[in-house]
Amino acid sequence: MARSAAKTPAASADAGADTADAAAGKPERSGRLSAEDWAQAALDLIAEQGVAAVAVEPLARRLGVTKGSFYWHFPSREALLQAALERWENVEQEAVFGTLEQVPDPRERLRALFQMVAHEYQSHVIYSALLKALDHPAVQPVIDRVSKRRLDYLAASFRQAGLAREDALHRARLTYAAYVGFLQLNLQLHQARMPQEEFEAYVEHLAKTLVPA
Amino acid sequence: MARSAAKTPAASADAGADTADAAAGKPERSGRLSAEDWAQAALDLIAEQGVAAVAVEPLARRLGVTKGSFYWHFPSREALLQAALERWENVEQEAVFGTLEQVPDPRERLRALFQMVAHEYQSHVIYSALLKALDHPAVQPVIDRVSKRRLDYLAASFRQAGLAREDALHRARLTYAAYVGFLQLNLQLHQARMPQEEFEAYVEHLAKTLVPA
DNA sequence: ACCTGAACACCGTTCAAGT
DNA sequence: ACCTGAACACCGTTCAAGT
Repeated sequence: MARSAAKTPAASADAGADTADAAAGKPERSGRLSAEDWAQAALDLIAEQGVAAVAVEPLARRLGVTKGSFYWHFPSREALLQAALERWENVEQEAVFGTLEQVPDPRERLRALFQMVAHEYQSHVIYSALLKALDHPAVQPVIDRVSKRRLDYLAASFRQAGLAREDALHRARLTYAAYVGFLQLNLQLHQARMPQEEFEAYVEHLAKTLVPA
Repeated sequence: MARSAAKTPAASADAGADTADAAAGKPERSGRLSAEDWAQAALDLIAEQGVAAVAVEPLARRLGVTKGSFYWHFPSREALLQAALERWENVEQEAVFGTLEQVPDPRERLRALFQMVAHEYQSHVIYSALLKALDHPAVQPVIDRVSKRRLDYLAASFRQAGLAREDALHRARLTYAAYVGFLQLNLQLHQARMPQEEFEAYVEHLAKTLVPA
């Protein structure tokens, strides 16, 4: 569900004739396919069924072409995965951190971050799928890069919140590891693992324990 | 490397003639194979190369038989994975928590737990490999069970260390999530991600932040 | 009781040929 | 510029036949 294509750089230059990108849930592309179409289809599959589901033949079936045509766009399944992940990495940037620049007080900002991360389901779907597939060689470097960026942001915030340089870095590591472990253990809401009330209490505990007073 | 077979229930009853289980690194089994041999070989592979590497044909090659013979022992690759993971789950129990019963003071015990987890590389190898493969349907339930057990242990320890029932549960969640995220992000030592000194400081920060004073 | 060998299905990959 | 169709390799699975 939920096509995440929305804010894509869209068409590159020419491209045949895309008569208003359809109306149904499934894109139902009329003309021929571009590499971007394949990458987006792969991303959708990752969100829906995980990285392992990204297979050339099923994807081709889904797109209504033969698998042979895939190899005009990409040299391998691995290359498709990489393109899909790159696509995601580019979009991912603003998703969480962009909205936070508005909150001036660093402690408030950290609390807001906790709340946002806790209650914004959609933005973790792909990241969570990737975490469950670190097995795949294409995934690890992407997660590494994204994690590094977020960790730096967190460390800076803790620094601004008054922690010493070293402590800020450590606290950022702890906080981010807790986030990753949280996704990993499927403690999320919407996964029916925890009642709403207890979940809120947990988030409060996090803020109390991790955000400097 | 590192055959983890050491403390296996060993042979079931009869079994052909195992003339002292060899001396080389690779078991080099002479007679015919049992289901346990396949499961152990699968576990070894998981530790060395991850869950994805557990494939029937390569395993058969490694064991010096044809892949057809595998299906006398297991109905499917999935069943082999499950048997291997069950084997691990049984052995895993004592590994970390057994040694801790000796420390009486709960706060001291928690600190000792942090230190042990931080410096005992071997015991996380399989768990970490499984975390990277939650994609595979056989893996998730095992991780869920093991995690639940450890979480309960942690919660009890925090309770004994003086936290209120609710707080103890939340702190256990936070702590365990941090552990999982830590493995996930490859922050471990031996992975050359952090210099020794910084690593020790991080562990200290964890204890200071998470263990009640 | 355990293994071989041949068979088939499914998916990744290649490539000559089509439009 | 993009796609089809047939081919091959590799791995999962089945099964009749061997020891």
